[in-house]
Amino acid sequence: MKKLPKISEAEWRVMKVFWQESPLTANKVIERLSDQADWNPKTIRTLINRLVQKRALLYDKEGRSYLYYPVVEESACAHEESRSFLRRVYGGALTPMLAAFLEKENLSSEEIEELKQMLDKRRAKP
Amino acid sequence: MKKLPKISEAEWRVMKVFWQESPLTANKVIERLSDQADWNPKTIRTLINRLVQKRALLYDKEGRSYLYYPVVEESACAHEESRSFLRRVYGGALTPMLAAFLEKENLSSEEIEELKQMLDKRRAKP
DNA sequence: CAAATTGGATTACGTGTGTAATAATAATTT
DNA sequence: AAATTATTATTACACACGTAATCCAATTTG
Repeated sequence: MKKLPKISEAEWRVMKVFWQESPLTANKVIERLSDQADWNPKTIRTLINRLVQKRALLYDKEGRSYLYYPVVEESACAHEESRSFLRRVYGGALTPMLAAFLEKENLSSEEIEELKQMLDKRRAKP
Repeated sequence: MKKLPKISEAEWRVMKVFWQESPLTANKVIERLSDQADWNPKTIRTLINRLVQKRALLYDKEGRSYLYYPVVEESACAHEESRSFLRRVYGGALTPMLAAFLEKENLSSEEIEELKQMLDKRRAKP
């Protein structure tokens, strides 16, 4: 599998836009982010450029401007981040994290049910 | 509750030593880390100093050297990191993370059982 | 066509991080 | 007491990140 670039916090917000919809021009991204983040358009362009350098995005020339699109999958990046986070904080295992979460958070009964059902389905697999 | 300092990846490894055992001299920490990490002792001292500056550690003078101990709780730091991670990557919710994890990881049946039991216990609570 | 605008490229700048090296000071040894 | 050693304190340095500003070339406008 492809080696994934390391995506920073601010860059994640930009990537999420592309994962929702792509390709997009820089201006479109700026537009999509205008209500979510209080960023100067220049800042967003910088982030896009860095993501291109990291090879998280590619672009095609479309007239005078570029159309950018992601070249890494969100699920793969998310999973990588999960593993890195779990290793750093919980020694790599999921169980202690869930334990801590159940301890500290007030998860709704619905959420608990949903989690349980996911586990049930999974257990049925090979 | 106290405001938690932001602890970097390398600093986490140092804090974990203190959370296992404290107080410790710098030399003891270096010793404890000597097999885990391939760090120059100077590096570890730098990390300890930064953690003191961030007020994650405090020290008492013990003769010629210092005895350091943590002043933030591991569970609190871990939970803070969890929330930050989930927000960045999974929009803040635990469920999508577990879903992704079940999809990508091959969790053992034991682990699945453990997770289910934790959820069951939790559901019985309030 | 000249001027203004727009989009991309380059540069900026303070702070954090990984990874130490060097300097200063206190303690121990000769 | 002087030299050596052990600890802490200060400084270093490159690269990542957040957050832009400036420069440059192409396009649109007056």
